[in-house]
Amino acid sequence: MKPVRIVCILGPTGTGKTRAALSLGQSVEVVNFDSRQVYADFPIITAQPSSEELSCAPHHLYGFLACDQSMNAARMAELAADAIQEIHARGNLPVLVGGTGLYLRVLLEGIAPIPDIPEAVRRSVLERLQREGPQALHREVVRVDPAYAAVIHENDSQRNARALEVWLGTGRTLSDWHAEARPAFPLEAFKIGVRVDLDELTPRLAARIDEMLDMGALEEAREALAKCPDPKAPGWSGIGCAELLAHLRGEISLERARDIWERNTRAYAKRQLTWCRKERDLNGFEAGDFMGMAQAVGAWLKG
RNA sequence: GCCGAGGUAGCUCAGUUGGUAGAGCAGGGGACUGAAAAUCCCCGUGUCGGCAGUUCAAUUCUGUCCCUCGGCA
Repeated sequence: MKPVRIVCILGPTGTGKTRAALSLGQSVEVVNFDSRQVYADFPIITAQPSSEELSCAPHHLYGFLACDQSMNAARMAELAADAIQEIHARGNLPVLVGGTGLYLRVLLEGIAPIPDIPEAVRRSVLERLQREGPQALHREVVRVDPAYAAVIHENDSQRNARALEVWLGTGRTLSDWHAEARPAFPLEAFKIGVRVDLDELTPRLAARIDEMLDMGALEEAREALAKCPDPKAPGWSGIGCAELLAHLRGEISLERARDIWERNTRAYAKRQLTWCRKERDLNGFEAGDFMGMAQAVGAWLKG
């Protein structure tokens, strides 16, 4: 099977990735690989494409998930793979846009076909985590899967819980499963990395938060709260959502919420930059160099 | 003006019964395979408000001055 060609645009939040995708040409269809822009209730706060941008080209996997539903890397990769095949069948160019490095990696390199873990197993592991702490789970992981235990820290509650629930739920270790990772179908990707200096990006991120508030971010959160009052729901854990929720519940002032939102956004952009530095085969472009990106993609498609 | 409470890391504050100090947050670096906008790891010298006194030794005790915040005038 001939590999399907796709373009991926990754980079930190607030660097014009959506606009870059649209500048690549008319036969482009945009596919989201951002873990937060999937939520239907937060189009403003998660910076989903504007209606103007949406009218420029077909967009996929934006704003389709309810606040109380969770997404994960494997599921997102599956959905993206389906979208890519449809777009390819139409003769258009799939352009993947997003900021969640893990989701892109899983799409391109595949993920192990681990079955769903029974709810009872999940719950009991989480209860143990709360009762005994991540270190207790880690000791167990050291016993059953020393190879994986060696690469995660004993304080890492999420990864220790995951390793243990997979072992208890499937009878196989996570290392064992990971060896089976493979992509859904052959892909050939041209990866565009948007380059920015964090110090230059910081004031732009702050300004963007003010824009979001002007566009009605607070009202958006208020409406979401009416639909989904559970503060622990997956959708509320996004940056901006969590801070506005705290304000709406009377825990902090709006000014304070804005401050924390700004800091968290910056810290997130920093983590994204760390991820991008490690990404292989990345073609770096300055933010806003749409012409350079379009030319490079054109040359790649011909070659 | 008087009476209290304070002035310690970029911020909020611990602390030292006298031996020059440490948390959280921020900041920097990193990890990352089914929660990833998540989760986690590493990195802490700062006239301990100024000056003087006591002392082998003061950020710590004493005096004084400056500043901030309350209350009373």
